[in-house]
Amino acid sequence: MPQTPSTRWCPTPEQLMILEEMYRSGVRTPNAAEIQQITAHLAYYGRIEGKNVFYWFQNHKARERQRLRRRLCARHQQQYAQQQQQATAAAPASSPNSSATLLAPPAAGGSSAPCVHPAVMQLHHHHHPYAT
Amino acid sequence: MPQTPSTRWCPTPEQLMILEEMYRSGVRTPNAAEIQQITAHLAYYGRIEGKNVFYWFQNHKARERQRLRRRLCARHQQQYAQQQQQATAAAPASSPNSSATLLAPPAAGGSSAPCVHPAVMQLHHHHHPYAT
DNA sequence: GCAAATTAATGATTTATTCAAG
DNA sequence: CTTGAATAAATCATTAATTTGC
Repeated sequence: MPQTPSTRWCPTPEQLMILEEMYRSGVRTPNAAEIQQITAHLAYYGRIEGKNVFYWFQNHKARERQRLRRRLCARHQQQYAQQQQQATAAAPASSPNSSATLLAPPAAGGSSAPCVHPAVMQLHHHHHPYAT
Repeated sequence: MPQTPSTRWCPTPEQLMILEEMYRSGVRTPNAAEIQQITAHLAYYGRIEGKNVFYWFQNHKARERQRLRRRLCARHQQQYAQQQQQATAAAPASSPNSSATLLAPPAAGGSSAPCVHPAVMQLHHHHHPYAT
């Protein structure tokens, strides 16, 4: 198998970067002329056809929308998010990095909280860096 | 040596195993509640905070994608490294092909094109779409 | 064999995007 | 057009592996 027998277009990193940059710049559904132009430009970096460009934009747009939708769904489900507990006490500070037993999980005391935060906010509570 | 100041979290083997198992099972971006739960579970095996869990998933996901992407990129480069002759003839043969030339002037303007896309027809006809 | 020096992994932060609401 | 919410990418910083000289 010397080379893949022209299965389908494989974007080179440069092509991909340029396409993404264009998308980021607002290009979403280029018309024939624009596609032609883009194709000619990208052809410098490797084999490409107009239909590849067309399909790329179609797919990229669709998939971004799809991703967004799922994200929104998740966000709505997160309405009942809980909050970070601050109780870091009671930690076995003796030898934390020592493994001994594989026991069943205690399954935590469920504490509820209102915020929808994924965790970041509460996480960012600064801890003074190496101020020894 | 008084004690390691433990500037940052060091996952115990059990914690790591559980986290990886969760990741393998599909957990990728747990929300606050899930992070809480996981944290409480893992706290049995050693000191841990919610932010540690959050960061672990973030980093793990990002780095796995990064590794994959690098591999794919390399493969692509390798694939099209040979067929580099059929670029535009007008191009000077100075830089044949290297990853050096990253960004080229995006000729296609970012102007919000009218949302017409008559490109399809002309495009996915086998050949001779427009330019000849 | 062992530490100092160097490199690779990876935890923690910051920055840049995205889309939708207002 | 601005802002809110949420990442994901890029980056910084520290720990673990490893290499190297003795």
